[in-house]
Amino acid sequence: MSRTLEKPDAEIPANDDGVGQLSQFLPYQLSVASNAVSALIAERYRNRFGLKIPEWRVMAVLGDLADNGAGDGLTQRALTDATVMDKVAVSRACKVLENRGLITRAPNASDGRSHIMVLTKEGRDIHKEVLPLALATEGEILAGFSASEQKRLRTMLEKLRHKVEDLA
Amino acid sequence: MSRTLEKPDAEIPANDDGVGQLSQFLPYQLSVASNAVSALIAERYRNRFGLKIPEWRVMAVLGDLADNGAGDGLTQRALTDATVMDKVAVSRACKVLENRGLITRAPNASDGRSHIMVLTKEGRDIHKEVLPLALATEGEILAGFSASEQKRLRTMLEKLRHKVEDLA
DNA sequence: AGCGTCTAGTTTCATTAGTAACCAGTTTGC
DNA sequence: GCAAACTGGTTACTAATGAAACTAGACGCT
Repeated sequence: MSRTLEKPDAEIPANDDGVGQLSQFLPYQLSVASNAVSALIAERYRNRFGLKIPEWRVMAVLGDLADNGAGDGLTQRALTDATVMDKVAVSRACKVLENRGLITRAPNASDGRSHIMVLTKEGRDIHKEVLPLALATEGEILAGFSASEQKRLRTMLEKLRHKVEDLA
Repeated sequence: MSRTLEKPDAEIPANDDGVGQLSQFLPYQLSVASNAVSALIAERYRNRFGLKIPEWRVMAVLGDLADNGAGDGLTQRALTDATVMDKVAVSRACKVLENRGLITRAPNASDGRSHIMVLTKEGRDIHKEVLPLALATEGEILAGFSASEQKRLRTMLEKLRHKVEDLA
């Protein structure tokens, strides 16, 4: 009954050495790496702040905006672009954040359909806490990589993404 | 409050489509790239073979095994390791594949609880068709990368994955 | 003005993924 | 030999994702 949270310490699977085709298949490698990273990060956000990734993304964009003094807030439409999530995900994330009092919806003078999402004081405070955690985690993850490798990795991922979007 | 400028906004990132530093956050970049690739590939498998990614992964592992004459088949347990999916996903994928006649379950002499999954003739035939499609797609995706860049990318993803697994 | 089209956002519904409970067979220790 | 603990696999339940229908406001056209 009281089985603890620790995973059954599975043996390292044989394919870890890159034996087999699948383990050298890029989409697979990408997916596995991405899932692992997402799981780690999702767990940390959830434990410490009760935030899920979509919510964190919205806050990250709005918080960054505030930090840069670059404006007041964004519509959900703008957030879907900035976060690469679909509008339903953004809608849900905003609803949660609003209920928690981390953002408010100000009326949009220039378009009656939409509202402007703005971080509240509390939202900005939380953001100030989450951001360092996020960056620290990123740092841990990238610990073994030199600055130039990191740069290369980011560049490659960007390139990949655009390439694929062209193909689709 | 239009602009509470505290910093010279010389370095507002103005990324491709996002505002701010989220787009330079590695977990985000990884997730976006991975999602894009998965979506493309999932669509192709589905259109041409009616296979979903979990099913394809199982077939890929079994097909590779057959190609290498490295044995007859694997238990679901072994497949969960080889595919990095959980056992429920493997169970479901195997059920579908069995219903489609692409694999059979042979009894496992050495353990009465499990069976050995083996590709049928038809399964091997399909595999022979899917594999080239998979590799071709991978090729398209990686078109802009030199061989050494590709290698580096793969190595980095592997390294990332292991790093994260250590942290978790 | 009025009508058709388009877009922002929400809600509803179908899939999918993941967790927890469970069954059957195996291993361990007494 | 047999009970307890464990493992492979399935089933049942629940949360997360995505597509499609829908509402309300905006835009364009005559």
